[in-house]
Amino acid sequence: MNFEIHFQAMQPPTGAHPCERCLLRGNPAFLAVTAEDLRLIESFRTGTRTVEAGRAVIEEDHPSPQLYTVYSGWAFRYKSLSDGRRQILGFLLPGDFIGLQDEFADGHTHGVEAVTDVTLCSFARDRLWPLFHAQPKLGYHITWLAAREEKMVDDNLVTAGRRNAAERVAMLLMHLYRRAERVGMAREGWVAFPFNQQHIADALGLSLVHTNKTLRRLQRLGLYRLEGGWLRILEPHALQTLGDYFERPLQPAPLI
Amino acid sequence: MNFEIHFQAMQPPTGAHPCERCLLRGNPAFLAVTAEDLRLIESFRTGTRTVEAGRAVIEEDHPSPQLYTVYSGWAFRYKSLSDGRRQILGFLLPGDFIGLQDEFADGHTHGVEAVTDVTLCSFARDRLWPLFHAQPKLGYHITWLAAREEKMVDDNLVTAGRRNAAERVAMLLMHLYRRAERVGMAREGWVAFPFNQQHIADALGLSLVHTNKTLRRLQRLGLYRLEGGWLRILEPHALQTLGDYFERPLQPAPLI
DNA sequence: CGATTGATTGACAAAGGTCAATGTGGGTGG
DNA sequence: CCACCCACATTGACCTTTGTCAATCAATCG
Repeated sequence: MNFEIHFQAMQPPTGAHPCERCLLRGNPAFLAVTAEDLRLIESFRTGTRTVEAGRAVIEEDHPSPQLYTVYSGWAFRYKSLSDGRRQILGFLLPGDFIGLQDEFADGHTHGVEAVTDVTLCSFARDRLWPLFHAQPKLGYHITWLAAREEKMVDDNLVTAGRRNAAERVAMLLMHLYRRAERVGMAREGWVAFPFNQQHIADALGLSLVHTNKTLRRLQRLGLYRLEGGWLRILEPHALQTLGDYFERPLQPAPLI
Repeated sequence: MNFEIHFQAMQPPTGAHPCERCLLRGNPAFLAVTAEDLRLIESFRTGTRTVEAGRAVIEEDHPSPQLYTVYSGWAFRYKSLSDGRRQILGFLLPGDFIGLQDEFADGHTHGVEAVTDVTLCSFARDRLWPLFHAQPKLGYHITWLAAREEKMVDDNLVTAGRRNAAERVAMLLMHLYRRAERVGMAREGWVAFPFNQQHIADALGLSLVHTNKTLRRLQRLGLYRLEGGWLRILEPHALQTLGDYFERPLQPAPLI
């Protein structure tokens, strides 16, 4: 398969750019904002940052002085136990807002690590309250994002607590495909899938080996294909039913 | 047709009280508010509601037109799979705010069920945005509560995904004790513990039988006592270490 | 070409789930 | 007051799923 043309077309501009030329905002997955709100968001923003694949966006034991919005790339939130066991709490892709929890909780919260190279828009933590004050609608939007994220963690908790291995894998494949598709990362039924099996195992609460065996089984059943880092769902209905996981079409999300 | 909902809606508000005489607000676990904010909260509030132990506060398949703050009693949030498997997402006690997710997410979110008799202060969903607009500080506080709740779900996800049975039980006992203690529900080292083993199993992602065996084991080890619906932690250090779960002293929370 | 990273597999062990029986204490109708 | 019921807790026997260990394979990279 040759997806290079598409892939290039999806490349974000690296480095700083003004919010008025934000490439995400044209995306129908996000709410439109007024020019005034956009100016306010830009004044709240302190810059951009790039993190290489595999590096930490936020260290787990080191709360971040910044909040971020993912502008391009995939990342994940995680927590570790002291003996090294790691649980991925959720995946982050363009439009996701990172770091709210640190603003409020005192102790440790979670780490964030880049899966691919990631571009972020950064915001100063101590300007969050002034932002709420200056424009309550943006505060409302941030609450929206927090509630949506909690809903995703709720779903992941049901997965880890109650689904068996095959159901977990089915659910995750559908979930990741849907989210990528939503922000326009799908090309002719394929989405870039940069995760390795360790990521999947850590997200699902399974061991690496069992994750591998379960993935192979579903693949042999012809439910999906995964080639060269691209994922295609062959039997969405079967995967949804197996995972007992049905997403409604999602409303446009705020983008900060 | 659901008779219950109508019946509940017709209940006279039990224990109605003005916010100025709120018994929770004296509690050091909660932030002090100005008289003006208090008036605003009261104008946002639409009444109170009582739910009997074991009844639904919010039906899982029936999004609520109300938001609530728990005023007294214990409840829990949960989600079910279509074959009946149930996962408890978290426990709710006085001061916890319920229903934010429904405001934003379209589809299903979660159900809420009372463990003990529960008293709630109710708020109209459609007045949430006006509240943000009228007093951004209260909006900021609501975001605080949302972020705190997400942090708790994150912890539960680590538990379900990565801790073994004994670690899960140890963690949950410490967690519930701490939270109850924090809002002043402890009496000489004991807290009321109204949960049965099915609740614990559903919260931890374990089977009922295995939960029982694990509880008995930790009890025989002398780590805790549970008598007549009251819990006492005998070896907090051992339970914390076993569960790899260390809470910092918590800051005062906003109370809406 | 060796080295490294990630995927794959089989053999085996362990944790946890399922089934079924029993215990226990508090209500409740008679 | 007593026999019965019911919800919940407890236990043993057994089974299934998942985890662990270790070897092999495949692709990529200096």
